[in-house]
Amino acid sequence: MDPETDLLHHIKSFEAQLEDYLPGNSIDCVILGYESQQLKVLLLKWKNDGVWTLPGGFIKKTEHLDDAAQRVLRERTGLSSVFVKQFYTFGSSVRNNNPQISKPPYHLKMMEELSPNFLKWITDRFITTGYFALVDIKRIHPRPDAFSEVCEWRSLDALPPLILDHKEIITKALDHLKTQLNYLPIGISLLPKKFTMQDLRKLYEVILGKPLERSNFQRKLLKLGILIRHEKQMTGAANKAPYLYSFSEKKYYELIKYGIGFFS
Amino acid sequence: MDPETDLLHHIKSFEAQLEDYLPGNSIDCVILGYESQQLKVLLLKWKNDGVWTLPGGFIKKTEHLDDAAQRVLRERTGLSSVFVKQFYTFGSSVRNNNPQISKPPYHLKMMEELSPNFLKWITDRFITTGYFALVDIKRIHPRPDAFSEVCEWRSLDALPPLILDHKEIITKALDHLKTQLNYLPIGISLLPKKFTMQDLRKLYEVILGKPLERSNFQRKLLKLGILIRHEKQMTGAANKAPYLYSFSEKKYYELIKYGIGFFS
DNA sequence: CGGTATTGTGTAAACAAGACACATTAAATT
DNA sequence: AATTTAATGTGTCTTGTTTACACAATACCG
Repeated sequence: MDPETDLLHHIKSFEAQLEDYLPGNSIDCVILGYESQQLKVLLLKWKNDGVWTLPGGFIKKTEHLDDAAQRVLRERTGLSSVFVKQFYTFGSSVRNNNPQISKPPYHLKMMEELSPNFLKWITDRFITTGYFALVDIKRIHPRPDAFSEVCEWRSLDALPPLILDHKEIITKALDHLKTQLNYLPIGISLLPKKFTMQDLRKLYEVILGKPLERSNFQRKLLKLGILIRHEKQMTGAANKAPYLYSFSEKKYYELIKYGIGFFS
Repeated sequence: MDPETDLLHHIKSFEAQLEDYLPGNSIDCVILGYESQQLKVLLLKWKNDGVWTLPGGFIKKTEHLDDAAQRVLRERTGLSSVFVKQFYTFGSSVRNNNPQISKPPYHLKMMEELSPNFLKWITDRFITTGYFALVDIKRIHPRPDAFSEVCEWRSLDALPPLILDHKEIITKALDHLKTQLNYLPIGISLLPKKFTMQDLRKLYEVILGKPLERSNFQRKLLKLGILIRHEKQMTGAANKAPYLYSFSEKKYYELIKYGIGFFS
C-alpha cells in the first residue's frame, strides 16, 4: 500500500472508532533522550506538511490516563517499558493559537472532504495532559507511525517550529526535570546499561548546566552505594581504560523514592 | 425560597447551560488552611446526603483550566485572591469505585426524574484536575453554595468518608505540599499578615512533622531577609511580648522562585 | 620505557546544621 | 522596686558537606 493510501486508511479507521475515545482530552509525550552529551527530544513530522509535533494521542473511554500514555507512546514511536510520568495538564482554551504555524496543516484540509466527523472531533478544544519519558537513545529504535513521515531525535537547543503549544509543553517538561531531579531515575533511564563514571558525570553536567568536579563527584556517587563496578573497557587509547559501571536497580529506586540529594 | 427548592432551581439552571461546559472534565480543589497548630482542609457536605466532597466544578468551553479553578473556588466557597496551583490530573476510568460510600447519593436519585440530561452528563466518566490552595483560615470566610449544606474546615488527621477518589486527591495534594515545600508560599499564604516567630516555627514543625530548634530557626529565617519586624504585641502575659513579623512580599516571592532551602 | 588519561586519596577552607548554654530584655505581678 | 516569666540574642562546639586543588598510583598504547 502506498503511504498516502495507508494514511487515509488509518484516518478512516480511527473515525470509525471515534465512539471509543473521550472527546476533548488528549495525551502528549515529551520523550527525552541523551546522546553525544546532549539532551534530545523525540519529535514526529507529519506527512506532507513538514510540521513537527510531540507524539500524542487520545484516551479510550475505559482506559486509565496513565495506560493511555503508555499506549500512545508505543503506537506512535514503538517504545515500551520505559520510564513514563505525568507532569502537567495544559488547559488553555486557545491552545491552537500559535503564531509560529500560520497555515492550517495539510491534514485538516484533506480531512474536510474525506473525514468530516473526525475533523469536527479533532478541531474542538482539547485539554491535554503531558507525560514525560526518559530513555536511552541507543537502547531503543523509535519508528514513525502512519501519520508521520519522520520520527527523529532533535536537540533541545534548536527546536523546529512546533504545532499548537507543544513548545510550551516541552519547556514545562524541562522545568519538571530540573526541579524533580532528585526524584527521577535520571541515570538509569538515560544511560546505557553500562557506562563510565565520566558518562554519568557529563550527564549531570548537561542537565544542571554547570561543570562538576571530577574527584568529588566520583566519591559522592560511589558512597551512595548504587553503583556496581564491572571490568574495564579497552578503548584502544594510550591510557588506562575507564571502569564500566551499572546501577543496582533495587538500591537505585529505593534511594530515589526519598530523593537522591544532588542539589547543593 | 426554601433550601430544597433553591437546590432544584440551581440544578435546573445548570442543566439549561450544559452546552457551555466541557463534558467529562472537572476541577477539584484541595484547600489547605492552618489554625490552632493544625493543617486543615475545606470540605463541603452535600445537602440531604451528609456525603462529603472536595469543592469541585466544571470547565466552561471558552475558559482556561486555571481560570475555571479560580471560578469554582469562588462559586463554591466564596474564596478569591488566594494562592492556587495545579498539582495533578486524576485519570482513572473507575474513579467512582469507592467502597467507603456504598449507597448512591441522594442527589442522583432525585435527578433521575427531575433532570435526566444533567444526570447522564454527571454520571459519565470524568477526568479531574486537582488544584490546591493555601489560605489563612482566619482571613477568609467560606460559605456553602446551593449544593452544600455545610462548608467546613476538617482536620487532616480525621477525615470523614469522601465521595469518589477524593481521599486519594487529598493525599496527593499533601505529597505535593511536602515535596514542593521550598517552592510554595507556605508562610505568606497560611499565616495571618502579622505573626510571631513562634507561629512561623510551629507552622513548619507541623508540616515537617518534627520539632525545630528555636534559636537556629530564628537565625536562619532572619538571615533570609524576607521578614519585616513590627512593634510588639502586648499579650497580657507576665513576660516580654513577642515581636510581630510580616513578610516582604517582593523578596518572599523572589526567594521562593529559586527555592527557599528548608530541607536538610 | 615514555606519554597519557583514569582513578584513588589527601586535605584545607568555607560553610551549614544541630544542640546547648547563658546572658539580656521587657512585660506583668507582687 | 524586686520577682517571675517567656521572648530574644549571642556564643560556641560538634559534625558533616561542599568546593577546590594537589598529587600519587594505575594501566594502557606504542
